[in-house]
Amino acid sequence: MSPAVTPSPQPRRDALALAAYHQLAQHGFEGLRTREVAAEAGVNIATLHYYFPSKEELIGAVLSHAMQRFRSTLDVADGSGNQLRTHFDGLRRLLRDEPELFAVMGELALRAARDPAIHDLFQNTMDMWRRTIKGLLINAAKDGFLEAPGDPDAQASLVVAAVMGACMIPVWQPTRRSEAIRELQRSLGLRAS
Amino acid sequence: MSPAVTPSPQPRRDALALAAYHQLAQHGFEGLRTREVAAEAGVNIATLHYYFPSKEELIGAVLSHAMQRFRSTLDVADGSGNQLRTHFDGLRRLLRDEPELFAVMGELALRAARDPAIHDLFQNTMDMWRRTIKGLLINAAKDGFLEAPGDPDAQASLVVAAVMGACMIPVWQPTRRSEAIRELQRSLGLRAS
DNA sequence: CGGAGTCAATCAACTGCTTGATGATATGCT
DNA sequence: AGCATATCATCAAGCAGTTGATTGACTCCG
Repeated sequence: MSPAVTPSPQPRRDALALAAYHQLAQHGFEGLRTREVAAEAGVNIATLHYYFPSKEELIGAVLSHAMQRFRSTLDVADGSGNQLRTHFDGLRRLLRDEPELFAVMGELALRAARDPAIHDLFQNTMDMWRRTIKGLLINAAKDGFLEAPGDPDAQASLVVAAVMGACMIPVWQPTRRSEAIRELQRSLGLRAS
Repeated sequence: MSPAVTPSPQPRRDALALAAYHQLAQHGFEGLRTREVAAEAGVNIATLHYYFPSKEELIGAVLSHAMQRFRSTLDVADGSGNQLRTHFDGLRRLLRDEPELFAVMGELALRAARDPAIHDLFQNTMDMWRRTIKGLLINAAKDGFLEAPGDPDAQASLVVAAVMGACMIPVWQPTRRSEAIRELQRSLGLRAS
């Protein structure tokens, strides 16, 4: 019998990527140090370079991890009920349980301006997300969950912009952040469940 | 006769701050080097430290410059007509003419998570902006520029979140960015002029 | 044996900042 | 005015600490 669904053939490698993920969330790219990553993973700096030949490759692993984390969490749309509301609830839960993810996404988003690889991957994820929301909006309209359906493309773009602005900027007072997202839902005419 | 309205008693100091501003927009905090700043300003590295004892103080000057730039541009609300629409037009112009400003604001916003001084200054600017928008919303409602006035506090929070998400994240396709802001105006029920 | 994994030690380049010197400009004294 | 002294502004050179990456050796295991 296989040991697990995801065998994770290289636990050390994963531990290093996860440590880098934490360090990036805590200190940003500005303060990301390979030594610190190695230390958090409890290994020598040379061991880090054994698994990741360069810092860039380590960052690549963090990028994959973050994007996959974001996608997987938002993909779970159970086919019944008010999916759009479920999606918003999922976002709220993610913001509450994994604030690190948004910190990392913010760092990656900014770095995308200087790193074509990050730019493309990030843009793809964003576009996938936007199209998901568009689909949810269309479904919600069809199922009568929206008071006054509008242009789903434009609405989806607004949702992405607002959620990013609300979740990736760490300067909000918590009250205002919730207020913004609640108002976003209200502006879509989204009924309560 | 005085030489000018703003004598700018230390042009060298200002040139250094401006160079740092450009460098920050281009390379982010991650790639901000005092030597590069000095080089762009055309002076020796020691001269930079003559005006700014530490890198932190240089960053402080950039912070002031950016915040003042943002505030001054958005403060000009001529008393007549649809002020809220004028405000949005001003934002669009700012995004077109000074994309650097939003890059710098993004960097500062992220760093605010680790720097209490930046956090407070940024939060103040954000809150001032939010209150400005709230006022414009109230005025617009009073003057009949809104189709269906809502809670100005919540709406202002949404506007701030959406504009930040649309302007500070450099991964948008230009089309989508415009679409998001247009939809934001539409969702407020803002009439054309 | 021989490869995989790990580490202590180290390297070369970089980075924020300092030092000491130099010319220019201002100020005070006679 | 003439001269000395002090302050300002600037630079070439360099220091100490950091940082990503490398090297060579050691251990474990099939």
